[in-house]
Amino acid sequence: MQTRLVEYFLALEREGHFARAAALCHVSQPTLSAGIATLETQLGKRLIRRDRKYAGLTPEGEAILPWARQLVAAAEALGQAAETARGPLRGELRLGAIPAAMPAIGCLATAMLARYPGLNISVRALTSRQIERELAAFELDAGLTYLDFEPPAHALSVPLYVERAMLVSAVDGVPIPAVIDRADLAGLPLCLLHQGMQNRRILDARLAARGLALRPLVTADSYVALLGLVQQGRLCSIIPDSHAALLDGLRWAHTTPLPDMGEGSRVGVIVSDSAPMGPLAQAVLAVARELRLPPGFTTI
Amino acid sequence: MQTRLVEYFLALEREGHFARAAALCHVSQPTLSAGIATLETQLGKRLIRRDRKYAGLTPEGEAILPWARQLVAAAEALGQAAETARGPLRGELRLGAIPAAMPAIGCLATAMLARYPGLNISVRALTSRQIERELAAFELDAGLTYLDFEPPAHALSVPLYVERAMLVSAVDGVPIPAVIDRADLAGLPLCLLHQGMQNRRILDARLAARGLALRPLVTADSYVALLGLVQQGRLCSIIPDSHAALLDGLRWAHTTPLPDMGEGSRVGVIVSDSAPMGPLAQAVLAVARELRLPPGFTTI
DNA sequence: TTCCTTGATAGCTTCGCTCTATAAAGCCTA
DNA sequence: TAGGCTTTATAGAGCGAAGCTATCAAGGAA
Repeated sequence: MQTRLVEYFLALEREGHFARAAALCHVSQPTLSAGIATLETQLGKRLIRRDRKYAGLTPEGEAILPWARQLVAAAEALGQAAETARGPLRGELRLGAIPAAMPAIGCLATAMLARYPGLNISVRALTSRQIERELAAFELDAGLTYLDFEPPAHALSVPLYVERAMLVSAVDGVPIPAVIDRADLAGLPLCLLHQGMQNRRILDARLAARGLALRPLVTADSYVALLGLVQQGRLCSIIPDSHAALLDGLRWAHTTPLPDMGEGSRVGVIVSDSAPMGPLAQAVLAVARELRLPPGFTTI
Repeated sequence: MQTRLVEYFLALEREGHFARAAALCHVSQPTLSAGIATLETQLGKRLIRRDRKYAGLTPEGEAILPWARQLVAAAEALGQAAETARGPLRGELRLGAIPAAMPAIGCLATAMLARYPGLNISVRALTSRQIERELAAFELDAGLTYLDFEPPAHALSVPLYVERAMLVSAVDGVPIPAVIDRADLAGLPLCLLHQGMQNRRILDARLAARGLALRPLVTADSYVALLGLVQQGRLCSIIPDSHAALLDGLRWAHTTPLPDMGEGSRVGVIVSDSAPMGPLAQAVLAVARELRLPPGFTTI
């Protein structure tokens, strides 16, 4: 069983295209084509449906997909372990984070770099579902996401901080009372994340539990967009306090804690809980456990 | 990363001997020697300590051992999955069982064979520790062991039956009252398993919880030896009811339930809980869940 | 039709795994 | 201490597999 051939298979499954998959593997297109054919011969099954072009996996191909991923992940981990056995951690650490946790990724990445200078880090913004899926598919080494809402199975986690919602407005924009009650909240002109996004779902759920429903005038898919809207002065928004911390010292922005919203959502690092644990995952957990977040984050 | 070379490495680690490891892999000794050298070059580390003969692994070798195991296990599972994708299960199912559970292994193995005719089954008697270790090292596909005493981590289990202790004696040997109380028990001439063995530890623990300590006149390391002793008529013994069921219909043997000993010990099938689960492990769990044990076993 | 995209085929080269044969280095025994 | 046995490494040949370039075949779009 050649690891190389399985890598071809996985690349092809990801790309859905022979030539692009070949480029991804740094081989020529005929090489990858032949490699897939060899793999199919060795396993005795057709793995790819093709009628003059790539047309998805066969049922057999789908069936072996998880094991193929595990195989190349194990091979990579073996190489990592050998490198790590003596000397510093090297290679690329692939981090995924939900948008709401992006401000914290700086601390985590910096701490990792400080401790393991040989490391390269790649950060991607993903939904919590994507993080879960990619961790399971070994396409991510660690994730930064909510620990309590729809927690992924087969994962180890280290909590980092509790996220609370903050009301943010422009200083010369919508007037905000110093202390907000729930009635105020319903009357404010709001811009929020789209309804499908997890952070919004959590916010809605918490408010619904208190009999409140928000009617935002604008919805967007990024906090930057929300802040841009708030800066115009006509709207205010609700963002995680981790983001609010980024605004600290800004002249135009003004943040106010929301009225009691319960305990907040725990955010933390998760890694795939497969025995044995890869050196990268171990390192991330170790660093996360000792991480000191800057003020503005509510630690646990 | 060639799976083959890693297999050489694992074989060498198991055998502690180049030539024997080579034979195990069905290659010549120089081939294995060169393979190890290649692997060491590729990983950039010495893995084997050698001073004119095999002298154990280097620290780096120890470090990568778990990942090496995972790699070959994943490769094997990939092949299995491909074979299984269509058509019946083939290959060897490696089962480990504690001695006390041996009578039940017949039902399990038979049921597996009936459902998957292409299967070969290999059964080995192991201690519960060994089962745990070999499951983790992917040298066993499933185990039959106690579920509640020192339960292994990272395992999925299906309970099969509850084991209770039975007093066994020869019909014309030591006279046994129809109903036994604890005082009777202490006065009987007993032969039991050695103190180190888990079944004996469990028995001792249960009795100690009731303020009782047994002083066997003879100890042995197998139930067959105990039964041989009992047959002589001078001693009686305490064995699991699963073994007692084997004696059913025997003329010379007489079994009596022990006085209340609590709930008994759950015995069941365990497999390694690594995602994704191999086809063999899935099959064993599925069969175990539907298994109907013969009378004599106390099902749950 | 003509061109472009997409994957398969052909022919060749190169690399590396495998073998047999043999050497080298300890260890045991006489 | 010499001889023989055990254990691992080395040498050289053979062969298969994986790589490349160049080209072809089959659809789809203009």
